[in-house]
Amino acid sequence: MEIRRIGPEIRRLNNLLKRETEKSAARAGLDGLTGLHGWVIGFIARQEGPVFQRDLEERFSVRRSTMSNILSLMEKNGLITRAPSKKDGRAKQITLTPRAVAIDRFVRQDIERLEAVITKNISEEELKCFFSTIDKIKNNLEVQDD
Amino acid sequence: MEIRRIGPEIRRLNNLLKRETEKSAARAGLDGLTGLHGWVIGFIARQEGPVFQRDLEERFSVRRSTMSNILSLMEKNGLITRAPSKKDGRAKQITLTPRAVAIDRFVRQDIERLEAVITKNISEEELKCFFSTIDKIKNNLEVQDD
DNA sequence: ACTATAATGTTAGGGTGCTAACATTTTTTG
DNA sequence: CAAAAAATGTTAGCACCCTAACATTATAGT
Repeated sequence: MEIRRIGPEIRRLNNLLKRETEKSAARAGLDGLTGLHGWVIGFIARQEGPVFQRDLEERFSVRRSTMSNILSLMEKNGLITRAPSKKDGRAKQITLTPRAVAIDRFVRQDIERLEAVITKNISEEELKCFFSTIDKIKNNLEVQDD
Repeated sequence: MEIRRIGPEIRRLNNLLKRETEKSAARAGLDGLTGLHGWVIGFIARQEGPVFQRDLEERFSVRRSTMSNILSLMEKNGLITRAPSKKDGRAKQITLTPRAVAIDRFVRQDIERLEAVITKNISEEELKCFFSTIDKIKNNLEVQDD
């Protein structure tokens, strides 16, 4: 029997999810929001206080430069604004534009729809195991970092 | 309790794995082989007959254009050669260079090392469940395609 | 045989993700 | 307080991955 490896399996799954996410977003008429945009909007919308870029990096496990680029694109597309914090001149506060607030509802629906497709015929038990394993892998990678 | 979603979880995990893979490859003195290169070499090395690009697309779940680009890079780096098949003028047979064959052993070691780190403290049972869930997700995504 | 369709591969264009190097501001430390 | 260190964000450069459009060769349908 073939031995399966975590690395390439996750990579492949990520590729498949990426394709499907884009198709799904297109079907929902949200062509511009193919990447992390929808998730970023949802996160900011459900946050109490002000949101800074560093919060988003942490949340989505990307590097500073990556989030900087993504937010630049979202800003260009009129989804967010960036303003320097008065308390800390380094930090930039991210705010949703009215346009982003308006489409948040549709984005959420689209996300729910795709998640329902993904998890079809997968039991609570299995999902629990799945996430638990993911957590262990993450932990193993962090420990690896010395 | 926070509801966890498959999409972003896989995305995050993929990001973390990508970082660690690159660091791992660098530690092993394989700086050029950060992406799929090591896996492609391993796959070709363990194949009986001739290998064509389409086999690699299938294997690694990437599109034609992606594999085409990756192989172009590998060719430029002296890891593979591409020659048109005599039986089918469209298909190009991929062959490892002596250099690639020589480093295959080290690549395998590096892969095994990282996989061992990743799966630490994860039981056979859990891994089985993990892969089974991945298979179900893949299946759900395929069915979705009509 | 001849046309239509399918299969294989490439290129162009764009988003995502990384590291590394940089700038700016804040905090820590001596 | 002044210098060193840390935190926040940007930019450049590169790899990966996608879709769309293209070229070429093979196969099917008539």
